[in-house]
Amino acid sequence: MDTNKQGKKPKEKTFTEKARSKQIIECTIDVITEIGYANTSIGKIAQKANVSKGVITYHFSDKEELMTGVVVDLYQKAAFFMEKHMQNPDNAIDMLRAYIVSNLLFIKENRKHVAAVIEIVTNDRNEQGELRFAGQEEAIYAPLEEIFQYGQEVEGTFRSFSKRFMAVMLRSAIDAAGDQLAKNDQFDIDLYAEELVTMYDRATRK
Amino acid sequence: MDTNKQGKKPKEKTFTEKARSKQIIECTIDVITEIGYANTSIGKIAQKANVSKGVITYHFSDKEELMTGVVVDLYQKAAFFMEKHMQNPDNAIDMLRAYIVSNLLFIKENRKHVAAVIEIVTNDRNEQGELRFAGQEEAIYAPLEEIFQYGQEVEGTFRSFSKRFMAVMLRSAIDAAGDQLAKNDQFDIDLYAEELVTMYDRATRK
Amino acid sequence: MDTNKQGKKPKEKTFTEKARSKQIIECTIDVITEIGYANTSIGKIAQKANVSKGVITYHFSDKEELMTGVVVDLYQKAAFFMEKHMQNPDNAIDMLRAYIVSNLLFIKENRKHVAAVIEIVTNDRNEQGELRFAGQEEAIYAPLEEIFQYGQEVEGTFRSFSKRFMAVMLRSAIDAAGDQLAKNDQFDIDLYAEELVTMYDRATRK
Amino acid sequence: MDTNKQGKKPKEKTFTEKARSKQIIECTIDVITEIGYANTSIGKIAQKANVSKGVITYHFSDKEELMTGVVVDLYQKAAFFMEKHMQNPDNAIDMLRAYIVSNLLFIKENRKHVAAVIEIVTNDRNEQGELRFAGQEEAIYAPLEEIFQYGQEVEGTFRSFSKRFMAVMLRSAIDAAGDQLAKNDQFDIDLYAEELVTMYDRATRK
DNA sequence: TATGAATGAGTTTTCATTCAT
DNA sequence: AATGAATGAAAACTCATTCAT
Repeated sequence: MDTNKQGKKPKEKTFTEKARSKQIIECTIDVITEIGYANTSIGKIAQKANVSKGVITYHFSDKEELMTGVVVDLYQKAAFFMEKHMQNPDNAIDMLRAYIVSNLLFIKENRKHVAAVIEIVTNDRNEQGELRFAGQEEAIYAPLEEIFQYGQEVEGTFRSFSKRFMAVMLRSAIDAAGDQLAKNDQFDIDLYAEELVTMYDRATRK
Repeated sequence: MDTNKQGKKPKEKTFTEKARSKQIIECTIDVITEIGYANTSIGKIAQKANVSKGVITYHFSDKEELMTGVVVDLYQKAAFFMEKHMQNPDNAIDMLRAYIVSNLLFIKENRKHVAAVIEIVTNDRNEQGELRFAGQEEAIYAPLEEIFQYGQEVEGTFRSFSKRFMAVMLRSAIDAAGDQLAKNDQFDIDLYAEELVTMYDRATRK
Repeated sequence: MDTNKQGKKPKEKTFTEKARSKQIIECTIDVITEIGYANTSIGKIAQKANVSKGVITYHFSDKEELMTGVVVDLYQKAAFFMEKHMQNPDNAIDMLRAYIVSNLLFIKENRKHVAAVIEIVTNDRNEQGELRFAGQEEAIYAPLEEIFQYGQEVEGTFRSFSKRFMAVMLRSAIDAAGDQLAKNDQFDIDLYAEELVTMYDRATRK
Repeated sequence: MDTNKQGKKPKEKTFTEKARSKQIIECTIDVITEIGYANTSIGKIAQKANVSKGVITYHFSDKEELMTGVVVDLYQKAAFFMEKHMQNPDNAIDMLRAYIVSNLLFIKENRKHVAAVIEIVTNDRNEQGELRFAGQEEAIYAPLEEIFQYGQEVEGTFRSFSKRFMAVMLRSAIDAAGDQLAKNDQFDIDLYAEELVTMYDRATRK
């Protein structure tokens, strides 16, 4: 049997159930982006979805499970996106460009969902007060560090710098685009991508 | 006088009151950094401070006022810090370095307070669901944009790039240091500062 | 749907919900008449009804809405009563008698509810401190003034006097019966009605 | 030693104390008439008086004592008023007129204080929920009943009617003037007095 | 599969009162 | 005589969760 955590077995969902779940997730995203994680309640989500509160706890046994649902849903979108935009550049410089461009494109296409997930990931905590989605750093920074490693040690096209720090900086610049987009719909993320590519090219190249 | 809720002018605080206020603000910072903004309640702060809930509302008529207190307190620390570390480099490259280094030093010295303020600023909303501390962007990006402007148009030592985008990227990299520090006390922010300086030197120089 | 607080349109109530609402209203009346409006709290009402506080806010989103419920309920009883006791005397003197007698009968039959509504109407205020049910004067005095007008100007059976003042006096005498009844269950309201009829006959007749 | 109730000895007040007390009572009257008894708190009174809450509890050991103060103060004003307007008509008809006219004049001259006292008297309750100023009925109705008695049984100028009922009606009509005045400053209480005199003349005369 | 109903814990806030100075 | 400080109880309201239907 597949359980995920603490004995909480995810219900095997039927087709209709999946549709409902998707709808609830959409409404959750709307509510979170509109009023923020701290003000989001199951009642307000139910209201937005025009269903009773019970429906939500029927489909997601927990508030926790619902929030996880929103996050996982974005992961799945990301996986799908990656598959579609798959390309394997043969050099570190192009890898880095591809990484930046595809990340910003994904954010652009999923801005609301991304914003909601950021709210959840930075706010949702367990009873001990620990961030429920903490400890994903390695998974986030690893791909970047690999590119840097390749450029520095295999190809020799990158200068010497701290791979982790560079990854932190780049990641923060990418995430900043999401913030800017959330605040200002006119933010020109394509132009931002171009500048970011140029900048990191200069910053990393030997 | 007993209250200050008429037109919201901040009450003239006595000496003892200031001490208590400070203490409450300290505890608020502790609680927020420990369990996050969304889980922070006046009750928990009172508990941490070992006083009754009433004490808090006696000194801060509102939760809103308390949160504002935490934010304003950091602003004051920042102003004081700036005065102390004041230096006026005569060229853009050194200005940029000074900006980065002093900012990271301030974050290093006030890591908890900074973390708490970020929690507040990104979460505290009014009844309409709008972020209460939104719309400070201009004030944040202006000093950086001025440095870039000087380097590009007066000195000619900086290449051509979008001043706003560059400011957004740099600011996000600086703030990322706070996040990293919050998660991991071992994070070597001095080294990070060095890398950041090098990187932005390369990224901006003609 | 889960709430009704958007624009304050009263929610469509189901059968069971109506029953609960009625029960809560009954208890509210009891509590108000027992300890007065100023001491009445949702907690005490819940206690009297032997339900949890939450039940009350589930059925009435607001204390305001609950109080309005109590008032509206009496209006409805009054409308029903009027329909049942409908009679259209063809002369002013009999109209006046009918008005007095039926009003006192209604008060007699609904003494507690009437007492509670008086408490609410004279005490329930909005955030600005204004009586929430103020400004109904015209609706209250109009029917009486019409009778006086008819007797004075159409029939000529009434002497000349200020219609408004006479209406104020008579209305106050009628409401006084409710007060007396609230204080003293032995108060003989039927006899009071007779005296009132006699008195106003003498006071108004040419 | 003179105690008033439940062992609560009224402090012997010095001259300055009396002045402060008066001032606090004035402010209490203002607050009550502005926002109603149920919303009146010591804090709000202190605010209005521009003193700290402590001052109030220093001069009045209790909220109860403060409210009593407001009521007693009006009684004293009334006693003083009566002394000044003393007249002893020798017949029931003139006594009744004098009663009505002087009562309405007193209300006119002390409208705010009267309104506040009505709020207190109809709302202030003890811990058992009983009106603290209840049971004054006899004192209120007695003088009127005496006049009626005199007119009916000594002089024979009044017809036969229930003395108590007539007193209730008249008293309610007089108090109604206070209500009207509270709601509408333009209310012509002198004219009202005239009508009331005429009316009760007709209603009572043989 | 959905919902209405109910619960009880927890939130912010207000308040009368007490007390040291 | 006055005040600032503190307290703790009680208020209204919100909410995640449970459950019978």
